[in-house]
Amino acid sequence: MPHKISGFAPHDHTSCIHSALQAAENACAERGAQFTPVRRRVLEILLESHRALGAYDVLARLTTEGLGSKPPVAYRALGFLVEQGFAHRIERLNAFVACTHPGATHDPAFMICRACHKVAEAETAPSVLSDAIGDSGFSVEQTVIEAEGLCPACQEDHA
Amino acid sequence: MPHKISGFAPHDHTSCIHSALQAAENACAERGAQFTPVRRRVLEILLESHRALGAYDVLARLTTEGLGSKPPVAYRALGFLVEQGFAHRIERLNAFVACTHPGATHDPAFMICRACHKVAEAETAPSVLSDAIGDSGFSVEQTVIEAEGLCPACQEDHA
DNA sequence: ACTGGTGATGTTATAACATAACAAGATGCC
DNA sequence: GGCATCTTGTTATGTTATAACATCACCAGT
Repeated sequence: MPHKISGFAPHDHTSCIHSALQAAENACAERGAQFTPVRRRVLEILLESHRALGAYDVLARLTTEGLGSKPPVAYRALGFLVEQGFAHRIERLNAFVACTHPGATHDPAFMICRACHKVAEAETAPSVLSDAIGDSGFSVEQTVIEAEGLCPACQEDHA
Repeated sequence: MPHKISGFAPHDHTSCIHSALQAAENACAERGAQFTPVRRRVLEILLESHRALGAYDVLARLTTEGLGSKPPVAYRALGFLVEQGFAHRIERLNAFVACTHPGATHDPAFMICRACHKVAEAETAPSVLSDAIGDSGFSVEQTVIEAEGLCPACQEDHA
């Protein structure tokens, strides 16, 4: 079955933002987690583009808006969003991106465009790694799968 | 076809080190690259254990041996080893590990034990990601595939 | 209202990771 | 020698991340 991939393709971004916020709000309500102003705002900031932002980029935004000015404020909000599955950390970039598959099972793979720096998220089959891991006996708990390259639009620009 | 995985399994570590150094030396000779004392020593340090070491861990070792004391010394040597394929960077850990498949085609996957911190390397099929990437049109240039979990030995210790 | 628990935020300070920029030495080639 | 190239040494700084502790807001129990 094909996998849904968002991020590179054109889309109604306003509704993309809105539905992600809504999903986060609902999930917090269900789980008894607090979707506080800082957390909400950080998610909004990540959602503005399909790009990964560093914690200090986020912090700079918060600071101009009077929502916090010290690193832990940003790291705590980002940590919360990642815990709840509303955002993901991109290890390769030491940065964070909003989740585009809220609610979906989470074992995502990321495509990072080295030209425009957009990041798209794809679902992975549960066992993408099983071929590689093979019979080693290693028990996988978390995976990081990140591909760097060129998105379709940037491939055309190169040509 | 099965994939060769080293790192967790018991093995003759002395010869493991020796052959890796030899392979690096040969490769450098072929390519006209210089296998200088610092570079050689850094590779030896990485080879001592199948664990990932931070650049500053490596630097600390170099310093006690009088081979250099400033961060760029370590980063340059590590950068060289990674370029040449003698070592890999583990993004998840911001750390470096010696390559255990010298000479093999390189698109490795890593298994990181969260208990003993050993890191094992597996070859991946060229298209491990193609299922996930699908028809998105993204052209992959480099991949990061890292799994965190428990190695066989640490699973037993838990039980 | 008081108390105490819990979770969130504010703040200080520092740890950990990484590189830009320039100086100096080594090597090899003409 | 003179020059190009590669490596190493060094200073300084930039970037990413967290420990530790203070404070605040909220709510439940008494």
